[in-house]
Amino acid sequence: MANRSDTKTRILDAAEKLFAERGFSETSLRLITSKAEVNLASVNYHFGSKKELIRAVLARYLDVFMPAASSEIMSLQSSDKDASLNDIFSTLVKPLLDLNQLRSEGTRTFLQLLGRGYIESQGHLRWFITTHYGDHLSQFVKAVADSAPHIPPAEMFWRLHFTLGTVVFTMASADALTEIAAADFGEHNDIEAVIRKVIPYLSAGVAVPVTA
Amino acid sequence: MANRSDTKTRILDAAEKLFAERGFSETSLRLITSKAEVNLASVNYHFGSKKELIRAVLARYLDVFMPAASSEIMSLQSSDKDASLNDIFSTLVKPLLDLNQLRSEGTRTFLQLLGRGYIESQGHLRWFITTHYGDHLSQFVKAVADSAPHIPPAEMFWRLHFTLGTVVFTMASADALTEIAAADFGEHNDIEAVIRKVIPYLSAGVAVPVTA
DNA sequence: GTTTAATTTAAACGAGTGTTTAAAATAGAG
DNA sequence: CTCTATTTTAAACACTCGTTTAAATTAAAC
Repeated sequence: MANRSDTKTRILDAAEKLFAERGFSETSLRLITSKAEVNLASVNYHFGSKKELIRAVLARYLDVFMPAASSEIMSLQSSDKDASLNDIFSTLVKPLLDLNQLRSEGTRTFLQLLGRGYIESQGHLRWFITTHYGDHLSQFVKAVADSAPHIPPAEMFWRLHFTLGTVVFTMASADALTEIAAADFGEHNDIEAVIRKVIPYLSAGVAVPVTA
Repeated sequence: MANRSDTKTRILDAAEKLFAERGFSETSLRLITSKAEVNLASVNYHFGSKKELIRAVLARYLDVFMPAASSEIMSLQSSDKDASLNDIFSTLVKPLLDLNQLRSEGTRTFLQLLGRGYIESQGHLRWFITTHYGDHLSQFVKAVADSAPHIPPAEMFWRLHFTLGTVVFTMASADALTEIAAADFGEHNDIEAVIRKVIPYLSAGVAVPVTA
């Protein structure tokens, strides 16, 4: 087959879909390259290793999402000095949904990849994310902490991870859940509706007073 | 080496520890049998396959935990007709901590296994749990719904899955999180501390009024 | 058109996986 | 003890995995 400068893109597109669906270690390079219709060795040629491919898949989303989220939070903070937790979380909705314009099912794919990364990786992904996007993360953490000043930092650490778990798990099983909700309750939710359902849940949990 | 009728137990003990720490597919039978100091083939002899070993590991906990949890919930409902959500969730603490008497680190191991099971499995574990322990599960769901009557069923469906996500994700990464918490905040949490931290978070999220 | 660099390709490598086999060892019953 | 059933064992099987190699092909430079 002829030289295709889009080989890298074809690999990334196939990989992110499979990684999100099945997890990183459950997805073989052979499956990725067959879906992408490229040669097996081209992964190592273009990315060096599977680990670096995983990082590249995540970086393609994070490089778009993180600056967008930062910008939204900064503009919220400059317009409203006392934004509520609900407001903070809601600022992430637009950057998240904009990922659907980047690629089909971009929002769900991104959130699933994030979850897989946190659960599966033995550290290399966590290291990659915190060293490359640590400033954006701490900006967000600070915004949340400032709008819930009654929660001590250590408690906030746990609650933000509870929140991450809620979001990640919900998005990973969003397909099945929306299907069941439609069948059992006649509700027809898209991904935005699910996000808007989860925000009050998260805000309430993060802000609930610490019991002595 | 002589016939040891405890070969099955040695395999289960080694397997549950490794499964909880590293996940199911990341744990090879060779690693399990070397830790258990038994022959590789004895896993297939006693359990048939790796899948059935995974189910056996989980069943050993669920057979103890599920009836105990049911019993606690029933006694709470008979003593307090208007139990709060916090009460319902707190009911599970004793059955969970009692697993530490069953085996060392039993509580942590069980919750991590549950989390791994829900995240990793492609369905066979979910099927196993719901068909074998479905009655206990729906009893728990009903107790939660009764103590938050202002939440419509469809909304409760979503919030219980948010809750499941929180618990599952937190427990799957509990080791990493407690490590980070110790390094960053000097907090030294055991699994009971994490459980007691998450309950108020869950109760607040499940019960928060639905916004129009 | 010739030469050089970049890319694609088929094939193989070495290590690791769950599972099966058949013989050896042990345990229990008569 | 003898015989049978259970259990353990070492070895091999039939894969799959990520990675590497070297040749073939295509693209770019001059």
